[in-house]
Amino acid sequence: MKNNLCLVYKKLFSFFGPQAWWPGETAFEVIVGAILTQGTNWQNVQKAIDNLKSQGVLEAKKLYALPEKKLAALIRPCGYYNIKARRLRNFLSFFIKGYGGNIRRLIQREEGTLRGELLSVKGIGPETADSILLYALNKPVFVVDAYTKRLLLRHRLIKEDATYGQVQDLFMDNLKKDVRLFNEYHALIVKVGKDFCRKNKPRCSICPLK
DNA sequence: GACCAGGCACATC
DNA sequence: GATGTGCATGGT
Repeated sequence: MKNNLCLVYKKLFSFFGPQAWWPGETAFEVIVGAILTQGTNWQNVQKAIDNLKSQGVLEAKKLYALPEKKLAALIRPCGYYNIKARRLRNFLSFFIKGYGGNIRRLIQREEGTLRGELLSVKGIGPETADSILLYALNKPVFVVDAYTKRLLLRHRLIKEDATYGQVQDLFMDNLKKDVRLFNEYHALIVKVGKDFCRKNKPRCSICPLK
């Protein structure tokens, strides 16, 4: 298994090159993006984030000061905007009340403890929590998403019913726990997923993993 | 017009 | 515990 996962990584990296994830200027922006991208393509999320930037509210306390309706209107382009406004506010409440809205204090928190706290915020599930840990806070946690499962399934490396934790363990038990590696690997999986391995599209003969 | 996108919570069985 | 459904815009 170790060789398989290393081989997949090497092939993806040599084909696509570094992906420079996450697209975002600050850790806080990465966190906001992680929540807004749930079930949505990144282009739409970028429009929503641009709206927040142009209004000068891409900062924890300013964002939390916005009425929920106003926040929802600003993030409208990314879809599910009412639910995401609520989820953002749930996170902001946790972040401001528990950590004073201070990213450095989040980073100082032990990673397993923080993961549990993030998962207790309504609207933050395993993928969003792990994206925050890895891409905003630089913790060595592997992010699993729909593309990851689809890729492993199509290469017969997992079963159909594998859980999030099982897929995550597969990577974390067989790779060096390295932030740079986990960062790049997940980004590469999304890249090959978008370009070659979309839903309802059977395996493609020009896929770099063929 | 159908399908899909870097999920999650909740209801129901 | 598994399975289904609502949430919603915008690109292909």
